[in-house]
Amino acid sequence: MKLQLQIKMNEALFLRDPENSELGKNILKHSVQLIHKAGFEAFTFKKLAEDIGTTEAGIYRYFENKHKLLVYLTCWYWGWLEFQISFHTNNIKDPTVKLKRVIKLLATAVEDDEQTNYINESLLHQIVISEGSKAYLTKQVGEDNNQHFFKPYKDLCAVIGGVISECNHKYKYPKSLASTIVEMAHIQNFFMNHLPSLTDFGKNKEDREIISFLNDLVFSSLKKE
Amino acid sequence: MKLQLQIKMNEALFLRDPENSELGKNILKHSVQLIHKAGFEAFTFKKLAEDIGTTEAGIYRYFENKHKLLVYLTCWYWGWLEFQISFHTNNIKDPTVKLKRVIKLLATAVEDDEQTNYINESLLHQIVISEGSKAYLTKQVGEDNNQHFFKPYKDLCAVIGGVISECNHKYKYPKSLASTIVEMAHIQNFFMNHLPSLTDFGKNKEDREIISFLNDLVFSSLKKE
DNA sequence: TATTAATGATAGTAATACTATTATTAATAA
DNA sequence: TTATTAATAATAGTATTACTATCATTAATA
Repeated sequence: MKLQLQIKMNEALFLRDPENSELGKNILKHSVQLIHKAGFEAFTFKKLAEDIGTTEAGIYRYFENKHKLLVYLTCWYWGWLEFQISFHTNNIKDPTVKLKRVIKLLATAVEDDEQTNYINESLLHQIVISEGSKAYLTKQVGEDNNQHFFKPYKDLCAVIGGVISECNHKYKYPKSLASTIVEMAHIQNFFMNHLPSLTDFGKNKEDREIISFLNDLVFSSLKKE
Repeated sequence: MKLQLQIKMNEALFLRDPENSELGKNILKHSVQLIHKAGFEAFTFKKLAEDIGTTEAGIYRYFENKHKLLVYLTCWYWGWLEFQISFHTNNIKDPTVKLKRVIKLLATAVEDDEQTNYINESLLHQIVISEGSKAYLTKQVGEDNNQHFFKPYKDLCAVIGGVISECNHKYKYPKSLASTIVEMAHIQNFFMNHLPSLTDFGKNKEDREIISFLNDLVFSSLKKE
């Protein structure tokens, strides 16, 4: 039996559900490839259409504009990651062990998950590192937030914040620490690869070192005296 | 006597030095206002030219494109901030006191500094929060970095990393902790104002709380056992 | 067989991101 | 003083981007 993981997406993000048609799945698949290759600024619906072998208008029937497509992809990623986390931390009682596992999942390069053949999770992970924050660093952040575009990200942070509180009920900043871990797992990765002097990992460029840093950061804060 | 603070800028960032002419200073002044108002995506040289009362071609004589202008402004900001830090921590011996002061300067809303009349530091600070990371989150990071476009940012982080090491010589991640503080001072501010559920500061929206969080984070990590 | 839904093909528009040319003005040097 | 240069203004033009609209074709379904 082949399980197919379906992530329920916010319907305001698309005009036509891309997961319900071949063209839609192709849009997702090729947009991940093209954004990864060209970067979000140089990415256009025209190039995407050429890649797929359809027309620009064809893409516009699915997504209003490239911003919504980016938000869609990041949402998909955060939803997928929350599932990964709940799956891999299932049955772990000790919140400390759990939190360590979460940090590892956040900061480790993702392998392509064969379960969803139309999205390459490894490429998407790299896109979220380089382009993910552009989904909310806009003037429309308020409106987008009103439409719940960032719910998957918030949900993930809320879960992590919960584990943090379990580790230390008296810790005062569980939510901020959660978003700090998530953001820093990505930013330190980006810096390590592109601006290494901003990190202590420039020599080896190992995810493992980012994990150590984050563990140190988090568990120093949560240590009870 | 009126002191004029001049920040030495990387000459590869501009075609003609904007600080050497009225038009150039107007470009800086109005671009800060316009980017703040419209956001970087909607900001164009045409609108900027209209704002100033010059032509598009006039702007292009100073800056190759809006990306370089953004990099210019962020560099200016980091240079200015490094000066603020060196000024306000001058003569402080105790590295712990120094680091606290640095965190405060990073996370506190900036007042417009009358010394430079053509750049509104308060607006620029907000631009750096919302748009600053777009200066390096691009496909051209590598080339831009080769041209030393991020030197002011790196210099600032190096200074902070130095203070961190002074606090605890055995701490293993001074550079990453430094970039974490700088990034988080901004990101937590953005989240507090636009996606408050990602922080613990949503109720009061006070810079003071971000400072407390960062102090807790940093000094837990640097505590020697 | 008729109807509808999705796609393909083509065209068109307004705005963006530039480049080029020529005229005008202001500053400076011969 | 005039001649020269440098900066700016005015105008035009191009390729690309970010869309919208229309109509024909095909596939699925009633």
